[in-house]
Amino acid sequence: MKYEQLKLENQVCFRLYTAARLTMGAYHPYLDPLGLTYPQYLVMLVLWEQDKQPVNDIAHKLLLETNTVTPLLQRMEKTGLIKRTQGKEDSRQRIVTLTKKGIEMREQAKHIPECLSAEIIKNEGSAEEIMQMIPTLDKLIQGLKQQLNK
Amino acid sequence: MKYEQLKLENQVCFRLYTAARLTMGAYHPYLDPLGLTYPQYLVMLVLWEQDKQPVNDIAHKLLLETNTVTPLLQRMEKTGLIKRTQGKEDSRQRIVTLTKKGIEMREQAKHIPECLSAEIIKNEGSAEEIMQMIPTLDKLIQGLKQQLNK
DNA sequence: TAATTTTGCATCGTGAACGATATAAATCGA
DNA sequence: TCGATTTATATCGTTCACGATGCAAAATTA
Repeated sequence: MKYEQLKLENQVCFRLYTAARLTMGAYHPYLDPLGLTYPQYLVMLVLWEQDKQPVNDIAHKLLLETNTVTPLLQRMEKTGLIKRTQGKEDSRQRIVTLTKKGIEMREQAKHIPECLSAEIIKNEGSAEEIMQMIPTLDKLIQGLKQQLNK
Repeated sequence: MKYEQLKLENQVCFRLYTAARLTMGAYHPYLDPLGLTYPQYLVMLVLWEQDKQPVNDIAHKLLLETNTVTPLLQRMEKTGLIKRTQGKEDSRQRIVTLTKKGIEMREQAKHIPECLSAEIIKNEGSAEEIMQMIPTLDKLIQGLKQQLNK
């Protein structure tokens, strides 16, 4: 019993880590044709909801550091999905704007969420069971986020 | 409503991805003193359960590719936690063995799981609620794993 | 047994993640 | 108003994660 808690099978974090990796993998067939990685797709979701945001707002919504988001945006600028312009009131800010290509991609991406749901449901049944995790995950995230600011 | 499903707040995968990242972050204060990263800690868990395993078995248990695990093990060999030796029956295999330092670290790591639990519970209450996700996560992982082999 | 295929691991290239650090602009305080 | 601090990004170095590829040993098959 001494080391029981060190067993892999008792680790929640390992499951989160694995579930996240594999789920991201399941997006591959849908994102590859669009030339997007999963984190880039998340940035697109943020920008489709609201265009013209500073780097910091995007990072904040994704709970990522700006030093993760900056190079990500640089790559996305290179592939022509976004533009990055100097902020007007605050010239330290870089405002991220969708290009025509970026805006149009929304239509192509429209069905990705339902495709993913369908695939997951097909493979292990209950969508409801998965949806039931959402409030718990949100609480977990909320708690860990506060821990960060200490 | 046309693009409702593309909203970030409706994404389960984003929550898994974030929860996994933040939880891994919560391990930092405990793993840093041991000189371990979280994936390296996972390898240690596997080896503490059973020493002397080929690379492939470790990768399989962690659901990682060998091309992820190999460099990870190379770094761990450099820090003196493990040794990698040629397999005897099958000389293609590399057998991973804990060093004295690696074995002794188990005692220092013994309390990490309960520390993490305590921290998470302190921050957002219910441990039970989190434990309830385990069967669902396992089903999700199982389903996605099978999808991989197609 | 010789040729073919499979398997186990390694290497390489690309894209995250993130700590540490840098830099310029904005804000604050004396 | 001027120096100090904070803020918004960017850069750098290290470690994953993984697709593609390479290579030698084993297993399979002709």
